Amino acid sequence: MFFGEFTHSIDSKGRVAIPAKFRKFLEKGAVVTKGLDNSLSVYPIIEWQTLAEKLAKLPLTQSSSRAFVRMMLAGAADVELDKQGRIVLPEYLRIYGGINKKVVIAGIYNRIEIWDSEKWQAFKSESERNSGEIAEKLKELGI
Amino acid sequence: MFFGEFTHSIDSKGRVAIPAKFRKFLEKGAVVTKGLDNSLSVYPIIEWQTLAEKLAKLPLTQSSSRAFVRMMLAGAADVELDKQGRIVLPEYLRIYGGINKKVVIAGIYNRIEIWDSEKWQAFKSESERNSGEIAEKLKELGI
DNA sequence: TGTGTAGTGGGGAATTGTGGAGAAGTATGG
DNA sequence: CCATACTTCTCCACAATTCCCCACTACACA
Repeated sequence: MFFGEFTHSIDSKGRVAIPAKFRKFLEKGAVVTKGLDNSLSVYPIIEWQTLAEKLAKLPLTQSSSRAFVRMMLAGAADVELDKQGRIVLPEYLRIYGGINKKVVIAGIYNRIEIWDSEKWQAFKSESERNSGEIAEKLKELGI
Repeated sequence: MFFGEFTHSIDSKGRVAIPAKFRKFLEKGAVVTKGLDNSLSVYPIIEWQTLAEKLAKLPLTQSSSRAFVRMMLAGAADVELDKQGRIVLPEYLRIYGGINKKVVIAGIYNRIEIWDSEKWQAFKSESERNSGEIAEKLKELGI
């Protein structure tokens, strides 16, 4: 499964190198879509399928979940690794993520998140300031 | 089972030698991640898996647990012992831990903690000063 | 004093990340 | 239906980092 944090850069064609450790899980195909907090999420095709099924089952009566499903499904694009292990991020996703030159690629268990580097740093320092809360969580989980 | 306290040094490539006593538990693989008080935690891969599963089950909808999961999982790096029994600490973890040249490696039951040597000393004398208080807490816990 | 183990350091090879040039494919306008 | 411009894909090449191996020193134990 995915974990770790990597800083890579996007070239003029919108390509990002996927960390070598992650590649073998994406070889069969992958899907990029809009994630939470203005991040982009990359799922291996298998994970994506089960996720899409779950999304399809959400009650469409609630407008909030309707919006969420739309965001995830309509925002999705399937991507392939090129010979150097890179994927191309479609322009509309780069805009959504506010992505400039530097990006952070983070492994989050069953998905990969792609963040604009500055946004990531901001998010991180924000949550490290709340480390008291975090200690509570650790206790709850018995870690 | 890990216990004891060791002082080692990090070389220019970010490598630290794991105390020989601890190595056999980490041979199958290990994961380093961010711990509390700016320490780093090393878990044997087996321990880590159960931990990661717990994390993966936390609700994504709550922003506080989202941040927590991101910090734990994205902060993690899987490491392997080289032939000399060392692991490489990724740069972002060295920064998080404020790690310079000297580190203290402490065994804490099911995990190993890595501290910057100075921070460790500071933390230790701090808690020794509060040892009375701590003893009180221990009594509450029935120890 | 020899032998083994543990910790430290460094050199060279292989892998990874990055950029760019050319070919193939797609769209647009006449 | 063709020609042109534009985008996308594939391939090649360089630079930097990481990994793997070997060597040295220090200490412990016979």
